[in-house]
Amino acid sequence: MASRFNPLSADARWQKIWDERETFRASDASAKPKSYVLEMFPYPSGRIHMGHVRNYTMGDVLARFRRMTGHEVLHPMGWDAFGMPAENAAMEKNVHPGTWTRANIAAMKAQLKRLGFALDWSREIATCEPEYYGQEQALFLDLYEAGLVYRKESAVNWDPVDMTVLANEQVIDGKGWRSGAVVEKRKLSQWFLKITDFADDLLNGLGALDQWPEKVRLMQENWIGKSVGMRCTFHFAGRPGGFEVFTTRPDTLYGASFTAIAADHPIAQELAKNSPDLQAFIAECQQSGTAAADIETAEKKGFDTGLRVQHPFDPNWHLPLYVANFVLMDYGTGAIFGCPAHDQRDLDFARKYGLPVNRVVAPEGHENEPVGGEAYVGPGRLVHSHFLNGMEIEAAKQAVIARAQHEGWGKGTTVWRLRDWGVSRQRYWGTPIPFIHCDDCGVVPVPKSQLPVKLPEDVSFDIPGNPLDRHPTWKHVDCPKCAKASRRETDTLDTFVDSSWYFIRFASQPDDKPFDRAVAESWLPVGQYIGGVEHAILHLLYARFWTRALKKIGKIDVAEPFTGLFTQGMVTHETYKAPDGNWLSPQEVEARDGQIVAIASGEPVQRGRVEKMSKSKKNTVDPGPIVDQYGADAVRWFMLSDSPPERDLPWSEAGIEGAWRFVNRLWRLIDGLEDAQGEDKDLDRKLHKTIAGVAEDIEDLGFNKAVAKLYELANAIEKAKPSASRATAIRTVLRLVAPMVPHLAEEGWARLGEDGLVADAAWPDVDPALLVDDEVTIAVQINGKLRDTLMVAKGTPREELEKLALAAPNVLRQLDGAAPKKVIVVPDRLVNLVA
RNA sequence: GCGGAUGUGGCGAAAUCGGUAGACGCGACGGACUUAAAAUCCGUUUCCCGUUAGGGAGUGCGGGUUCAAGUCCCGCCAUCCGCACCA
Repeated sequence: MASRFNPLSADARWQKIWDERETFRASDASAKPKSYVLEMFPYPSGRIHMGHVRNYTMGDVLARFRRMTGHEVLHPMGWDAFGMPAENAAMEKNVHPGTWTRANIAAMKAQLKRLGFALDWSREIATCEPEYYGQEQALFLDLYEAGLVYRKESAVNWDPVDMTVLANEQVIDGKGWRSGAVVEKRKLSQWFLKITDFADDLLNGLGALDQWPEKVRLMQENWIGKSVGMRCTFHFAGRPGGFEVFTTRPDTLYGASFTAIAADHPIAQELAKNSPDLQAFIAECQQSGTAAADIETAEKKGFDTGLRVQHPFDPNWHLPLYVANFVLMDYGTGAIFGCPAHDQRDLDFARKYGLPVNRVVAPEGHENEPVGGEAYVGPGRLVHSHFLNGMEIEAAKQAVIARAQHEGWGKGTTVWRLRDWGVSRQRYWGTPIPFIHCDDCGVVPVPKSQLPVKLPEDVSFDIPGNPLDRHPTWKHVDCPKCAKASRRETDTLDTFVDSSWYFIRFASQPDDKPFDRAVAESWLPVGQYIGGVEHAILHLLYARFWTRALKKIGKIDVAEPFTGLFTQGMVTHETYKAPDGNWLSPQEVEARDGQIVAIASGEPVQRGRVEKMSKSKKNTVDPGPIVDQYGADAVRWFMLSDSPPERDLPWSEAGIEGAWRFVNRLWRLIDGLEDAQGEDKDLDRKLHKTIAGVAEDIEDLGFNKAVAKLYELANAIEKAKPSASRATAIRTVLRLVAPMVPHLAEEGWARLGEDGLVADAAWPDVDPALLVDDEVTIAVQINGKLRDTLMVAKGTPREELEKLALAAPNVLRQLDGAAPKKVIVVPDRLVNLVA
């Protein structure tokens, strides 16, 4: 009597057994080769979304596969639990951020468990718990002792109505997102991590990350932004003083025709005191937005200060000094020299203000060719440049730097776009920064014996500002050094700090220290890290920095945290827009007479693009009800099917239906298994090719290809007549699909009377002899066009193939008696006749 | 503007080394089973001509190399992503 696969009961049954047996608990002491598979841990927003499901399913397949191939697998899960949404919820719903966060964690954990992920829950971490952030405070103090943490004045976005500091993302068009008040810049003393100490190493390290997407490496490279060049001083003509300039093209110094400083350069500020015109110009510069579109169209504008500066090579050669809108104070020195012939911006500027354009670099034979509308940035030799004439660009750069250093007016230097990492946040829901401010002793670290510095629970969010700052008792403490009444630091750490080392804590989490070095090193680096590309820069760069910082202070010897990185695509869904401009969910529309209409009103609606699921577009699909309807396996299967994992996956009702159908087909195969006699060589080959192919695809994270191969195998088994081969194939298929549809696999494993759990079973062995066919199809082409095919034994000699090809019926007709001019034979592949 | 990725049927996609383009899935169409429907099963499905046999075209566009190009080279176009006046 045929049985049906009931995912509701099967899912629960096997999840319970995995839990009870601690099947996926990773053992530090294991002698097996270790494999660390990690997906980016979620922010506990309250609900799992499809993106999570896809992300964690991919990691899960890999983790389960690695277990089957003999690895001790660490596959942990936790919560990036600090952050602003909890404070927003606190304000809106009058609930404590901790209560809100912990409730969300409980709900999301249940949802993840419902999907049957092979996670080691014994290592679960929530960054908002003192067990975690207390250890983070200890590490922060270690970095402080090592000189990698410092304080400095820095500007923040201040919302004068909400009396709070805003993150850049919370400033919209210069106004606070909540209050709508115009945001002010305020200077606050803040904590910084010296990531720039590692700029060179972070850049160089990218070269070794060959299992990272090229795209991410490039993004990090650009972010770090290394520029090698020269710093040099320009002196004013006819008055004392001057300023420093940074350039990557010291070779073009003889082509200089002006100098320029940023609007907020101290010299500009000074000059503006006596010049209302300059004041107005500076105001104009500051007003023009740095928004993406503006810059594209922004005109180069300058204000001639009237001051003249001496050219470093010739004190009698004077250049004008402008304040210019395209010079940035926070890059280099905030001042440039302009060489219009070889820099497009300088050229635009020079044309506008009638400044000379002097070519100093030229390819062979173009020495006196004037520069037109486009600056020349190509290779060549120096011209019109005195002692530099005839040199290649690189040599000329070195020559200028050497002379500048010799004469004392400049030196070779490297400038980075990367800034030190400001980690202070004037917020409650984050890791308290473990310092105390004493009037006499200054900034004093909290002694490690007093860690963790716990967040006070009794806080309110009904008035604006930082609750830590206005808490009646929390910040009042005695100085650990002199015992005088002092104040606690009330800033908390950027949540990116929390996620910069969590993968180490997963590997080792003793009570008395952040991690045990030997244990952590036995797991690290993470072999495969999977997550969204939105973390390509900050999170990944910060984690790479922390790993280096911890290495520098001798806490761990790991070069890079993540050997392999995979950035998966998003889950997308159709969108629909009503005539009134409102979005409609795909459930609210239907097709009627070849038109898409709103079900409620009958009005025609417009089909929008297939886009990332978002509440605003009303195209989200909640995984919860889908899992309840189809079971975890169908959802997992669908997440892996069709689209390559790095690309977007369009969600569809039909897609999940298809996955569900396949789960049932598999079950029918298992359920209907009859032991029979006899060999089916073709099926044996298909099976072993699939074993090898699926393993390869999973290793490459090519899940869609693995899925396709499993479909092919299932089709072949269904078509095959009963035989011993067929029975073996069905038993083997269970292990092949186990990483993807583990509940069904366990159910089938038990049904077929196999021992233990399929989760503990080994990946099937491949018989290499069965990977090669003994018959092959030969394509017969005439002039490269397919005309016929031949079935021949593998290894049929060339002459034989040629003879067979020439005798093929379609070839005879096409050639019509003529002999081919040339015959190309590729054994076991094709014969091409050139007529 | 700079950098990167992508472009193949109605749709998601395969083709790993230059060698039969479209595997696999979805959808659609036809059929079986059924009083009927669902489920399931069988078949067809790149386009055009043709009842079949077969023929022609075809991997964003235009050139090229080659016996042979989705794949290599040159030049374009479009879409998406990232960065953005970085001296």
